[in-house]
Amino acid sequence: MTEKRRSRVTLQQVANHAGVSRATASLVVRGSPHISKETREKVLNSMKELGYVYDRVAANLRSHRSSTVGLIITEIGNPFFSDLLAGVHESLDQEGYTVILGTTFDSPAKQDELLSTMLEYRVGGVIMSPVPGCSVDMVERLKQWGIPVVLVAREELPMRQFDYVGIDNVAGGRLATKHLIQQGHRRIAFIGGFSGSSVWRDRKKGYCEALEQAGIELDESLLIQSLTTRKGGMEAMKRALELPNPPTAAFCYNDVVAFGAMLGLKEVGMMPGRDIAIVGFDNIQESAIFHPPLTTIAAFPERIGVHAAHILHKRMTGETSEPKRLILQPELVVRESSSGIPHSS
Amino acid sequence: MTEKRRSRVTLQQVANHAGVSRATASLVVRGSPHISKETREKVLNSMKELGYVYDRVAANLRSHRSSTVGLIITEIGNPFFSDLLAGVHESLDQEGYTVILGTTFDSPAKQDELLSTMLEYRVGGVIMSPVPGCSVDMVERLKQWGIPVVLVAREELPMRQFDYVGIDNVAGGRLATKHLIQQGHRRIAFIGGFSGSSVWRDRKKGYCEALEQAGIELDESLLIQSLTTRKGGMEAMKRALELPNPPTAAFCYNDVVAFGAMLGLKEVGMMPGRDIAIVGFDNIQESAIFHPPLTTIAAFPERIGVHAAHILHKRMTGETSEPKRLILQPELVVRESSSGIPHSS
DNA sequence: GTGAAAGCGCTAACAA
DNA sequence: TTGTTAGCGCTTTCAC
Repeated sequence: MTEKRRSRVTLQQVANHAGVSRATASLVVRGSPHISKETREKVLNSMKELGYVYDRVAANLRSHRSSTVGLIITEIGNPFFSDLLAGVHESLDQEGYTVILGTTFDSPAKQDELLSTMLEYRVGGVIMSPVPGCSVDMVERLKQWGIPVVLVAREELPMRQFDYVGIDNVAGGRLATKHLIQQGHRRIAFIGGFSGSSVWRDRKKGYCEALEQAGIELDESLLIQSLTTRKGGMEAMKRALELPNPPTAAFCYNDVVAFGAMLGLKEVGMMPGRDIAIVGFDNIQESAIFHPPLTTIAAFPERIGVHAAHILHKRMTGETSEPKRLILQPELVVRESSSGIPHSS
Repeated sequence: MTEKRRSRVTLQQVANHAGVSRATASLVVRGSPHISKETREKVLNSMKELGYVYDRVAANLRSHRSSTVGLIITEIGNPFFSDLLAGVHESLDQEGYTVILGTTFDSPAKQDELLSTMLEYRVGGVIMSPVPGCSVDMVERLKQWGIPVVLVAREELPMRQFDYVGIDNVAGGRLATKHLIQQGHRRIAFIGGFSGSSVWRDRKKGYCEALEQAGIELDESLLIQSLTTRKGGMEAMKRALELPNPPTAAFCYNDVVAFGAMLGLKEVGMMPGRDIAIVGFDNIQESAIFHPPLTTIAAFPERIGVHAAHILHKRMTGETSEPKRLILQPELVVRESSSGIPHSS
């Protein structure tokens, strides 16, 4: 898959140059305290002179350690995940880890393949956002090998045995729906996403709870699934409008879907926030600058990433407590897209 | 930096189990054609039974090859780079490479550190967006080691010795400025960015050329630098408005800056596209859904990433031609933010 | 504090 | 087609 490269300066050469043994040179490289100043300096000098570069691969092989971490996300396109990535990456980087990246594009097969690759590369740990419908086998396998796995953002399968960092999607769904109810809406659609995912089910649960609390009966026809893309959101919204008794408000699966939904409304000459109220989920950066600015549920992807990185770091340095579950509380961010007063219907 | 892991099934064990030598087992793993069907199957079976996982690290160490590629970008936050990342990642993934990610946050020191790390990890190649003001030393070092480097998106230093994939920033600047001139503007600011970067200088060059062609004299006070963030763009725009003779149009360093500029305008009650015309650069996804939709120069980050990945792959598989320069042509995307008619001034 | 020897898991070169 | 031998560059014992 590649090409040969030129000769590497080895620790042996450094040792020869400095007139010590390879073992001693190795201790110097790793900053061992049991080395006299003189030898240390001799070796350090030789390293510089020869242009020595530490071979972490060889070291990892021999020592059975790894400073590599695998990060597996489902899609880079969604800002939620690029923010998550940023959080993980930066924290891990600070701790001295190196990150190997993988993207599943929501394919279970691809996820297994990536986990395999991670194993082959001897990663010391994995942070992963699991694909809906994936099997737990591969993940368990990593665990059996003693490779800690921290799950983020999605809870698929019976995964209580793993560390998990995510957002409270039920609470988020409740928050969003309650807000719309308080604005006077009673016909509220839940738009976009796919019922096969745990995230969808949780947000829907919150949606249902809020309706029930307000004494509004659930109308199944207002549950409109779609791809979690802008296009998917647009189509879903159009289907909602074609209903015999269309909604006056919509809680969207996430911000990307909400953008699509709002674009769909504009296309048919309706104004989100005036003709129909919209609430999203995630609070990605774009939601503040969309027109109208999107009311949404903040899900703090970057924070999730940072927490996951910390937990993984602890696991990799020997912490063996029970699996942790860290559920961040979402927050309602009110902007203009939800300010519409419901039409009588 | 990590923890020990459990025992790995080795090729030796597989070989024992199958009753062949380690070398034979190795050939089977790598799909050599010089192996009889029976032995292949025996070995394959043993692998499955024992749960064998290929150790790519050990293999790379021994074979002096590497299927790992380093990807170094400057900031993940900017959608331009996350799109670039997506392009690189997907292409490389398809070719069977694994990607190690690094982010420099525009710090030359961090860049050198990352390049060192890449060396330590024995990457087979590197794709990198160089930091303005970085030194060429480390990069040359990689090259001396026989590790191919493909530069993307930015041309810092005398880097003609490396492969490069980017956009024609001069043409882009010209395109943007010409468009504004055609709309009737004569006082056009160039807003945001930092004159230390090659990208800024090139876009400014295009801007100047277009002005000159139209017989408009360059007014240095209309060159307003800033951080390449939304906030930076906002502040730069405000400074522009405070000028004794403010501009009627602005060509912004990139889309993110343009968003900031437009937000700044809105804050003082002006409407971008009506009171003042705005053109951005990059055509990131958000530019289509901003309000008003942003006129911009498409820079095709994902395509840049795909091309860079292809070139690197060729280099890694032995192509030794002269350094390639692939300069994509930008395209003007006209939307509503540039439709304003210039005020008399 | 430092050195000698063994070996991580694999592939390369050769021999059979 | 398959086995033998050597060794990638490093860390790990365990001597001294």
